[in-house]
Amino acid sequence: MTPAVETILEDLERATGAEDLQCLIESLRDHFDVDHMVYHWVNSNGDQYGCGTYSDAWVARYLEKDYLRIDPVVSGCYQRFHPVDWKRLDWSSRAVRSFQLDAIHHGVGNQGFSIPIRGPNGQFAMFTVSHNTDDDSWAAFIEAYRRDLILIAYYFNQKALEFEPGRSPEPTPALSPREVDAMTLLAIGYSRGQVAQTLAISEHTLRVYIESARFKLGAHNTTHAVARAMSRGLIVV
Amino acid sequence: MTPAVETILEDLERATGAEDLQCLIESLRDHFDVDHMVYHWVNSNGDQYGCGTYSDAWVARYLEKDYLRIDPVVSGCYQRFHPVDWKRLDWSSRAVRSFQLDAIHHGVGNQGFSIPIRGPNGQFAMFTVSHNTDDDSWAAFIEAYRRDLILIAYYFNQKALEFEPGRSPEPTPALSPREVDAMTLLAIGYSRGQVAQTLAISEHTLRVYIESARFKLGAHNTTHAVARAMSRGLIVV
DNA sequence: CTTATCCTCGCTATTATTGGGGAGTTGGAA
DNA sequence: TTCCAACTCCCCAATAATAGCGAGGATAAG
Repeated sequence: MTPAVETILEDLERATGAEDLQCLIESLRDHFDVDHMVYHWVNSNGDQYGCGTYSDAWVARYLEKDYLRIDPVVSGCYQRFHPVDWKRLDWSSRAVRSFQLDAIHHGVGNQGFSIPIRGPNGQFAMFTVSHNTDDDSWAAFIEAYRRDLILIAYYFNQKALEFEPGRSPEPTPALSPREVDAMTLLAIGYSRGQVAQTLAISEHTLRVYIESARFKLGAHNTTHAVARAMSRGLIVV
Repeated sequence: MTPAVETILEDLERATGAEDLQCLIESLRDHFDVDHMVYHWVNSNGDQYGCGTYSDAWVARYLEKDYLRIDPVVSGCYQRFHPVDWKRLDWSSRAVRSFQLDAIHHGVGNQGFSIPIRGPNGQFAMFTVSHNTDDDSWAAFIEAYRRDLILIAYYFNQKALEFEPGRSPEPTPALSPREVDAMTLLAIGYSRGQVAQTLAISEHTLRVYIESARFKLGAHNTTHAVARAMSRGLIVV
């Protein structure tokens, strides 16, 4: 690890507010000499927060067009543990391609590298580096700094979580074992009757679990409750 | 980062099987000169996998007693993003204290440092370093190696995920845009009526999407379809 | 011993979802 | 052009889920 990165991490640890993060990400961009560096945070309610060096116009357009839904970087990171090089994603569909053109038109680099980061309760964020350059230079850059970037992403997310207390530590809705059972079996496709039979309880009892899980998760219906339990990592299917 | 750690990470990247991981974690323990180093992988179905340097007797006892349920290291890591020093956990309850005594009796160190790691689909693992020493030495050790350990934990989990056949590479049936919309809105708690209104289509039409999505996903009902769409990363919620 | 949480079971009534049909339009691909 | 997949709309009857009440026993923590 380069000494400069040590310094950066120490600056990160000293950061005391969201403004510091914005400054830091800008100096990070300058330090690595790339076009853009972005931290982008999403949660299960669809809230987003981000800081970075993309133009305001692009951020506004991204939100306006709801690009989150089709951005292959997002879905790619969401499914993987590894950092992803944008080149290895699927850009073939028409909607995605027009998104890509729009992005480049707004100054996003043709190369990119995004690191998925995950926290408790299904928290999910991405740390992205983007630049305009040829494939070989980019590969060399990633090869050289991959580990630094991973560590920076990790520390960055840690700080971002501290500064956004209203979002991540939602009233931790630890489910009881029976509630977890119920949610899990529903998530794998069992009907109420089958779940009750599997758990060897009456359907009335089962309903109490589903409703209390729904209440704890702040969900409107069973499907919502299962979705939340999944996205918060309370059940694994 | 020490050069030796670079070497370790490169060894990690070259690992091709679970046995390599076991060897590596033993050499890691020797390199850092600590009593124990353990990688522990859990999901809420109760499946576990681990490798490390704890005694077989302790691992067997841990499983037998179902200590996973009361281990404050597990629950502490599960709720946090930061690595946790065991000292900062709550050991006050009766059950936890007897667990702690049992652990120390089986050769687990009095000091410990555990790093939570999370992957897609609620995957959760911990990378733990444990040692027998006084508080000051331990604090100095952690201060010195925290970043190395985080990076090692990250790479270690990456490899462990590769070797774990738990993830079935089922051919993912792409959903149509409208189907994605429907699944997404259902996942965030909308009722059919609300979804139809949001998408500005009739409820009858909506039902066609839901059913075709259900068919494509091989799901038994709507809840199942949403759960599958989520776990396959087809929708981001 | 008190409080709290969990687990278990019951009723009635209303609303939402599902399964079985069928049918017309569009836009892109072969 | 022809074909296909996607998008849109409709009916009817059966089934599943939800909302509102209720209650008792077990287990564990403070």
